[in-house]
Amino acid sequence: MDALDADLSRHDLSVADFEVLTHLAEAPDRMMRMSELADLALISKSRLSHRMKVMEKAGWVRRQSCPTDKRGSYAVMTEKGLAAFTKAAPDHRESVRMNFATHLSAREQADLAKIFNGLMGKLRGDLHEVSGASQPSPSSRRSKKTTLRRTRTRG
Amino acid sequence: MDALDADLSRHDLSVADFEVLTHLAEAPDRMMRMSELADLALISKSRLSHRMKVMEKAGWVRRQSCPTDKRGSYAVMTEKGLAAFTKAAPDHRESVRMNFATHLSAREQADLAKIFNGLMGKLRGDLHEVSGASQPSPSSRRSKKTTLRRTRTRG
DNA sequence: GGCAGACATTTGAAATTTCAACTAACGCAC
DNA sequence: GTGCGTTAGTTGAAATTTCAAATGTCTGCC
Repeated sequence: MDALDADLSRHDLSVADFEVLTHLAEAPDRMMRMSELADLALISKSRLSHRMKVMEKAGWVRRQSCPTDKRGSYAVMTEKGLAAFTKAAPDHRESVRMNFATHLSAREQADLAKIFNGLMGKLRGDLHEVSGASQPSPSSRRSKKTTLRRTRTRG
Repeated sequence: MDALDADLSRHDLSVADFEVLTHLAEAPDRMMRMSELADLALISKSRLSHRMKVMEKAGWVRRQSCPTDKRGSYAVMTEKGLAAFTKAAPDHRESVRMNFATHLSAREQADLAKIFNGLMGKLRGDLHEVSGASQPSPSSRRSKKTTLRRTRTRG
Protein backbone atom coordinates (compact mmCIF):
# COMPACT_ATOMS: atom_id res chain seq x y z
CA MET A 1 0.00 0.00 0.00
CA ASP A 2 2.85 2.35 0.74
CA ALA A 3 4.17 1.69 -2.72
CA LEU A 4 0.81 2.54 -4.24
CA ASP A 5 0.68 5.73 -2.21
CA ALA A 6 4.14 6.68 -3.26
CA ASP A 7 3.30 6.19 -6.91
CA LEU A 8 0.02 8.06 -6.65
CA SER A 9 1.69 10.95 -4.92
CA ARG A 10 3.04 12.03 -8.28
CA HIS A 11 -0.55 12.97 -9.00
CA ASP A 12 -1.04 14.58 -5.61
CA LEU A 13 -3.24 11.74 -4.49
CA SER A 14 -3.35 9.13 -1.81
CA VAL A 15 -4.95 5.73 -2.22
CA ALA A 16 -7.75 6.80 0.08
CA ASP A 17 -8.51 9.95 -1.87
CA PHE A 18 -8.24 8.01 -5.08
CA GLU A 19 -10.88 5.65 -3.87
CA VAL A 20 -13.19 8.48 -2.96
CA LEU A 21 -12.73 9.95 -6.40
CA THR A 22 -13.29 6.57 -8.00
CA HIS A 23 -16.70 6.21 -6.46
CA LEU A 24 -17.55 9.75 -7.35
CA ALA A 25 -16.42 9.27 -10.92
CA GLU A 26 -18.61 6.23 -11.28
CA ALA A 27 -21.67 7.81 -9.74
CA PRO A 28 -24.40 9.19 -11.99
CA ASP A 29 -23.63 12.82 -12.75
CA ARG A 30 -20.44 12.31 -10.78
CA MET A 31 -22.26 13.29 -7.61
CA MET A 32 -23.25 11.46 -4.50
CA ARG A 33 -24.55 12.10 -1.03
CA MET A 34 -21.80 12.49 1.53
CA SER A 35 -22.94 9.60 3.66
CA GLU A 36 -23.22 7.20 0.78
CA LEU A 37 -19.78 8.16 -0.41
CA ALA A 38 -18.25 7.68 3.01
CA ASP A 39 -19.95 4.34 3.23
CA LEU A 40 -18.66 3.15 -0.12
CA ALA A 41 -15.17 4.40 0.51
CA LEU A 42 -15.19 2.79 3.93
CA ILE A 43 -14.22 5.93 5.78
CA SER A 44 -16.03 7.84 8.49
CA LYS A 45 -18.27 10.75 7.64
CA SER A 46 -16.04 12.97 9.67
CA ARG A 47 -13.02 11.94 7.73
CA LEU A 48 -14.75 12.44 4.43
CA SER A 49 -15.86 15.84 5.55
CA HIS A 50 -12.32 16.87 6.41
CA ARG A 51 -10.96 15.34 3.26
CA MET A 52 -13.53 17.08 1.10
CA LYS A 53 -12.30 20.37 2.43
CA VAL A 54 -8.82 19.58 1.13
CA MET A 55 -9.99 18.28 -2.20
CA GLU A 56 -12.27 21.23 -2.56
CA LYS A 57 -9.33 23.54 -2.11
CA ALA A 58 -7.57 21.60 -4.85
CA GLY A 59 -10.58 22.21 -7.04
CA TRP A 60 -11.40 18.57 -7.63
CA VAL A 61 -14.73 18.42 -5.91
CA ARG A 62 -17.34 20.78 -4.66
CA ARG A 63 -20.32 20.52 -2.41
CA GLN A 64 -23.86 21.07 -3.46
CA SER A 65 -26.76 21.13 -1.10
CA CYS A 66 -29.52 18.64 -1.53
CA PRO A 67 -32.84 20.18 -2.49
CA THR A 68 -35.04 17.40 -1.15
CA ASP A 69 -33.31 17.01 2.19
CA LYS A 70 -32.05 20.24 3.55
CA ARG A 71 -29.71 18.52 5.98
CA GLY A 72 -27.87 16.75 3.24
CA SER A 73 -25.33 17.71 0.67
CA TYR A 74 -23.84 16.19 -2.41
CA ALA A 75 -20.20 15.67 -3.11
CA VAL A 76 -19.69 16.58 -6.74
CA MET A 77 -16.63 15.88 -8.84
CA THR A 78 -15.61 18.86 -10.93
CA GLU A 79 -14.32 18.75 -14.48
CA LYS A 80 -10.90 19.46 -13.11
CA GLY A 81 -11.27 16.63 -10.66
CA LEU A 82 -12.30 14.27 -13.40
CA ALA A 83 -9.33 15.34 -15.46
CA ALA A 84 -6.92 14.76 -12.59
CA PHE A 85 -8.51 11.42 -11.86
CA THR A 86 -8.43 10.37 -15.48
CA LYS A 87 -4.78 11.22 -15.66
CA ALA A 88 -3.90 9.39 -12.47
CA ALA A 89 -5.90 6.25 -13.09
CA PRO A 90 -3.69 4.56 -15.69
CA ASP A 91 -0.59 5.13 -13.61
CA HIS A 92 -2.36 3.74 -10.63
CA ARG A 93 -3.48 0.70 -12.56
CA GLU A 94 0.09 0.19 -13.63
CA SER A 95 1.25 0.61 -10.08
CA VAL A 96 -1.15 -2.04 -8.89
CA ARG A 97 0.03 -4.29 -11.66
CA MET A 98 3.65 -3.79 -10.76
CA ASN A 99 3.23 -4.07 -7.03
CA PHE A 100 0.73 -6.88 -6.86
CA ALA A 101 -0.49 -8.46 -10.03
CA THR A 102 3.01 -9.21 -11.15
CA HIS A 103 3.57 -11.36 -8.11
CA LEU A 104 0.38 -13.37 -8.42
CA SER A 105 -0.63 -16.07 -10.85
CA ALA A 106 -3.89 -15.71 -12.70
CA ARG A 107 -5.30 -18.38 -10.47
CA GLU A 108 -4.25 -16.57 -7.33
CA GLN A 109 -5.76 -13.35 -8.56
CA ALA A 110 -9.03 -15.08 -9.29
CA ASP A 111 -9.03 -16.75 -5.89
CA LEU A 112 -8.37 -13.49 -4.14
CA ALA A 113 -11.12 -11.75 -6.04
CA LYS A 114 -13.61 -14.42 -5.17
CA ILE A 115 -12.61 -14.63 -1.53
CA PHE A 116 -12.62 -10.89 -0.95
CA ASN A 117 -15.86 -10.30 -2.75
CA GLY A 118 -17.50 -12.85 -0.56
CA LEU A 119 -15.90 -11.53 2.58
CA MET A 120 -16.85 -8.00 1.69
CA GLY A 121 -20.47 -8.99 1.43
CA LYS A 122 -20.46 -10.78 4.76
CA LEU A 123 -18.60 -7.98 6.48
CA ARG A 124 -20.88 -5.27 5.20
CA GLY A 125 -23.70 -7.45 6.40
CA ASP A 126 -22.25 -7.70 9.90
CA LEU A 127 -21.78 -4.02 10.00
CA HIS A 128 -25.34 -3.10 9.28
CA GLU A 129 -26.59 -5.80 11.53
CA VAL A 130 -24.71 -4.91 14.68
CA SER A 131 -25.29 -1.19 14.91
CA GLY A 132 -27.43 1.11 12.88
CA ALA A 133 -24.21 1.47 10.93
CA SER A 134 -23.24 5.06 10.57
CA GLN A 135 -19.61 5.73 11.43
CA PRO A 136 -17.83 2.73 10.02
CA SER A 137 -15.16 2.57 12.67
CA PRO A 138 -16.64 0.91 15.72
CA SER A 139 -18.09 -1.84 13.63
CA SER A 140 -17.89 -4.27 16.48
CA ARG A 141 -19.90 -4.79 19.55
CA ARG A 142 -17.84 -3.23 22.24
CA SER A 143 -16.34 -0.11 23.70
CA LYS A 144 -15.32 2.93 21.76
CA LYS A 145 -11.77 3.20 20.60
CA THR A 146 -9.34 4.63 23.08
CA THR A 147 -6.07 2.81 22.91
CA LEU A 148 -3.69 3.82 25.59
CA ARG A 149 -5.25 7.10 26.38
CA ARG A 150 -8.45 6.15 28.11
CA THR A 151 -9.49 9.01 30.27
CA ARG A 152 -13.21 8.93 30.35
CA THR A 153 -14.25 5.57 28.95
CA ARG A 154 -15.39 2.89 31.31
CA GLY A 155 -12.78 0.51 32.64
CA MET B 1 -9.76 -3.96 10.73
CA ASP B 2 -11.92 -1.41 12.47
CA ALA B 3 -13.73 -4.22 14.18
CA LEU B 4 -10.46 -5.69 15.38
CA ASP B 5 -9.38 -2.32 16.67
CA ALA B 6 -12.64 -1.82 18.44
CA ASP B 7 -12.34 -5.18 20.15
CA LEU B 8 -8.73 -4.64 21.10
CA SER B 9 -9.48 -1.24 22.51
CA ARG B 10 -10.94 -2.97 25.56
CA HIS B 11 -7.34 -3.83 26.33
CA ASP B 12 -6.11 -0.35 25.49
CA LEU B 13 -4.49 -1.58 22.33
CA SER B 14 -4.67 -0.97 18.64
CA VAL B 15 -3.95 -3.60 16.03
CA ALA B 16 -0.72 -1.81 15.16
CA ASP B 17 0.50 -1.73 18.74
CA PHE B 18 -0.56 -5.31 19.19
CA GLU B 19 1.58 -6.31 16.28
CA VAL B 20 4.56 -4.51 17.70
CA LEU B 21 4.06 -6.28 21.00
CA THR B 22 3.65 -9.60 19.23
CA HIS B 23 7.04 -9.37 17.63
CA LEU B 24 8.57 -8.24 20.86
CA ALA B 25 6.96 -11.07 22.78
CA GLU B 26 8.34 -13.57 20.33
CA ALA B 27 11.84 -12.17 20.31
CA PRO B 28 14.52 -13.76 22.43
CA ASP B 29 14.54 -12.11 25.85
CA ARG B 30 11.56 -10.12 24.61
CA MET B 31 13.90 -7.49 23.27
CA MET B 32 14.79 -6.31 19.82
CA ARG B 33 16.58 -3.49 18.08
CA MET B 34 14.31 -0.64 17.13
CA SER B 35 15.02 -0.89 13.43
CA GLU B 36 14.40 -4.57 13.27
CA LEU B 37 11.16 -4.19 15.15
CA ALA B 38 9.97 -1.41 12.88
CA ASP B 39 10.86 -3.54 9.91
CA LEU B 40 8.97 -6.56 11.14
CA ALA B 41 5.95 -4.54 12.16
CA LEU B 42 5.98 -2.77 8.81
CA ILE B 43 5.98 0.71 10.27
CA SER B 44 8.48 3.50 9.94
CA LYS B 45 11.21 3.96 12.48
CA SER B 46 9.84 7.35 13.28
CA ARG B 47 6.45 5.95 13.98
CA LEU B 48 7.83 3.23 16.17
CA SER B 49 9.82 5.78 18.07
CA HIS B 50 6.74 7.85 18.77
CA ARG B 51 4.69 4.81 19.63
CA MET B 52 7.33 3.53 22.01
CA LYS B 53 7.02 6.71 23.94
CA VAL B 54 3.34 6.04 24.48
CA MET B 55 3.78 2.41 25.33
CA GLU B 56 6.62 3.30 27.62
CA LYS B 57 4.35 5.64 29.51
CA ALA B 58 1.90 2.78 29.83
CA GLY B 59 4.69 0.70 31.30
CA TRP B 60 4.59 -2.03 28.70
CA VAL B 61 7.97 -1.50 27.15
CA ARG B 62 11.17 0.25 27.95
CA ARG B 63 14.25 1.18 26.02
CA GLN B 64 17.69 -0.11 26.70
CA SER B 65 20.76 1.12 24.99
CA CYS B 66 22.82 -1.28 22.98
CA PRO B 67 26.26 -1.89 24.42
CA THR B 68 27.93 -2.94 21.19
CA ASP B 69 26.53 -0.15 19.05
CA LYS B 70 26.15 3.08 20.88
CA ARG B 71 23.82 4.48 18.26
CA GLY B 72 21.34 1.74 18.75
CA SER B 73 18.81 0.86 21.38
CA TYR B 74 16.66 -2.10 22.22
CA ALA B 75 12.95 -2.12 22.67
CA VAL B 76 12.25 -4.33 25.63
CA MET B 77 8.90 -5.70 26.69
CA THR B 78 8.37 -5.41 30.43
CA GLU B 79 6.67 -7.97 32.62
CA LYS B 80 3.70 -5.73 32.76
CA GLY B 81 3.68 -5.50 29.01
CA LEU B 82 3.83 -9.23 28.68
CA ALA B 83 0.97 -9.58 31.10
CA ALA B 84 -1.17 -7.12 29.19
CA PHE B 85 -0.31 -8.79 25.93
CA THR B 86 -1.06 -12.22 27.29
CA LYS B 87 -4.40 -11.05 28.49
CA ALA B 88 -5.31 -9.38 25.21
CA ALA B 89 -4.15 -12.12 22.90
CA PRO B 90 -6.97 -14.63 23.36
CA ASP B 91 -9.60 -11.95 22.91
CA HIS B 92 -7.86 -10.80 19.80
CA ARG B 93 -7.69 -14.28 18.45
CA GLU B 94 -11.38 -14.64 19.08
CA SER B 95 -12.00 -11.31 17.42
CA VAL B 96 -10.14 -12.43 14.33
CA ARG B 97 -12.10 -15.62 14.34
CA MET B 98 -15.39 -13.82 14.61
CA ASN B 99 -14.64 -11.12 12.10
CA PHE B 100 -12.81 -13.14 9.50
CA ALA B 101 -12.33 -16.83 10.02
CA THR B 102 -16.03 -17.35 10.50
CA HIS B 103 -16.70 -16.05 7.04
CA LEU B 104 -14.11 -18.17 5.28
CA SER B 105 -14.02 -21.85 4.48
CA ALA B 106 -10.98 -23.86 5.53
CA ARG B 107 -9.97 -23.93 1.90
CA GLU B 108 -10.22 -20.18 1.55
CA GLN B 109 -8.17 -19.66 4.66
CA ALA B 110 -5.49 -21.96 3.38
CA ASP B 111 -5.48 -20.24 0.00
CA LEU B 112 -5.18 -16.84 1.61
CA ALA B 113 -2.34 -17.97 3.81
CA LYS B 114 -0.45 -19.37 0.88
CA ILE B 115 -1.04 -16.39 -1.35
CA PHE B 116 -0.11 -13.80 1.24
CA ASN B 117 2.94 -15.62 2.42
CA GLY B 118 4.20 -15.72 -1.10
CA LEU B 119 3.30 -12.13 -1.76
CA MET B 120 4.93 -11.03 1.45
CA GLY B 121 8.16 -12.63 0.41
CA LYS B 122 8.12 -11.01 -3.00
CA LEU B 123 7.14 -7.63 -1.61
CA ARG B 124 9.84 -7.61 1.03
CA GLY B 125 12.20 -8.54 -1.75
CA ASP B 126 11.12 -5.61 -3.90
CA LEU B 127 11.51 -3.31 -1.01
CA HIS B 128 15.09 -4.14 -0.27
CA GLU B 129 15.93 -4.23 -3.91
CA VAL B 130 14.63 -0.83 -4.93
CA SER B 131 16.09 1.40 -2.29
CA GLY B 132 18.45 0.69 0.52
CA ALA B 133 15.21 0.05 2.35
CA SER B 134 15.08 2.04 5.52
CA GLN B 135 11.80 3.86 6.03
CA PRO B 136 9.22 1.45 4.71
CA SER B 137 6.93 4.09 3.32
CA PRO B 138 8.36 5.28 0.03
CA SER B 139 8.89 1.77 -1.10
CA SER B 140 8.43 2.72 -4.69
CA ARG B 141 10.62 4.34 -7.20
CA ARG B 142 9.35 7.85 -7.34
CA SER B 143 8.72 11.10 -5.56
CA LYS B 144 8.18 11.55 -1.87
CA LYS B 145 4.69 11.52 -0.56
CA THR B 146 2.90 14.80 -0.60
CA THR B 147 -0.68 14.37 -1.61
CA LEU B 148 -2.53 17.56 -2.12
CA ARG B 149 -0.20 19.68 -0.13
CA ARG B 150 2.86 19.86 -2.31
CA THR B 151 4.71 22.98 -1.44
CA ARG B 152 8.32 22.22 -1.96
CA THR B 153 8.48 19.03 -3.98
CA ARG B 154 9.17 19.21 -7.64
CA GLY B 155 6.24 19.55 -10.01
C1' DG C 1 44.64 8.53 12.90
C1' DG C 2 41.25 11.05 10.68
C1' DC C 3 37.44 11.97 7.79
C1' DA C 4 33.46 11.36 4.51
C1' DG C 5 29.53 9.12 4.19
C1' DA C 6 26.28 5.66 5.85
C1' DC C 7 23.39 4.20 9.96
C1' DA C 8 20.31 4.10 14.08
C1' DT C 9 17.35 6.67 16.24
C1' DT C 10 14.94 10.77 17.84
C1' DT C 11 12.58 15.05 17.41
C1' DG C 12 9.36 18.82 16.16
C1' DA C 13 6.24 20.46 13.13
C1' DA C 14 2.81 19.69 9.66
C1' DA C 15 -0.81 16.78 7.90
C1' DT C 16 -4.18 13.45 8.74
C1' DT C 17 -7.45 10.82 11.38
C1' DT C 18 -10.40 9.99 15.31
C1' DC C 19 -13.47 11.28 18.82
C1' DA C 20 -17.11 13.60 20.89
C1' DA C 21 -19.98 17.20 20.59
C1' DC C 22 -23.01 20.14 18.06
C1' DT C 23 -26.45 22.20 14.57
C1' DA C 24 -30.06 21.60 11.68
C1' DA C 25 -33.53 19.11 9.57
C1' DC C 26 -36.55 14.81 9.31
C1' DG C 27 -40.36 12.11 10.33
C1' DC C 28 -43.47 9.91 12.98
C1' DA C 29 -46.48 9.15 16.75
C1' DC C 30 -49.77 11.26 19.36
C1' DG D 1 -49.04 20.65 14.76
C1' DT D 2 -45.88 19.51 18.30
C1' DG D 3 -42.61 16.89 20.71
C1' DC D 4 -38.82 13.86 20.38
C1' DG D 5 -35.73 10.44 19.02
C1' DT D 6 -33.14 9.77 14.57
C1' DT D 7 -30.37 11.21 10.69
C1' DA D 8 -26.93 14.25 7.78
C1' DG D 9 -23.21 16.56 8.07
C1' DT D 10 -19.74 19.66 10.26
C1' DT D 11 -16.44 21.08 13.62
C1' DG D 12 -12.61 21.62 16.98
C1' DA D 13 -9.63 19.43 19.75
C1' DA D 14 -6.88 15.48 20.81
C1' DA D 15 -4.21 11.61 19.13
C1' DT D 16 -1.64 9.61 15.62
C1' DT D 17 1.24 9.45 11.55
C1' DT D 18 4.34 11.44 8.24
C1' DC D 19 8.03 14.20 6.79
C1' DA D 20 12.36 16.34 7.03
C1' DA D 21 15.89 17.52 9.64
C1' DA D 22 18.68 16.83 13.46
C1' DT D 23 22.29 14.06 16.54
C1' DG D 24 25.53 10.98 17.60
C1' DT D 25 27.98 6.92 16.13
C1' DC D 26 30.07 3.63 13.07
C1' DT D 27 32.98 2.14 8.95
C1' DG D 28 35.86 1.87 5.32
C1' DC D 29 39.49 4.11 3.18
C1' DC D 30 43.49 6.94 2.52
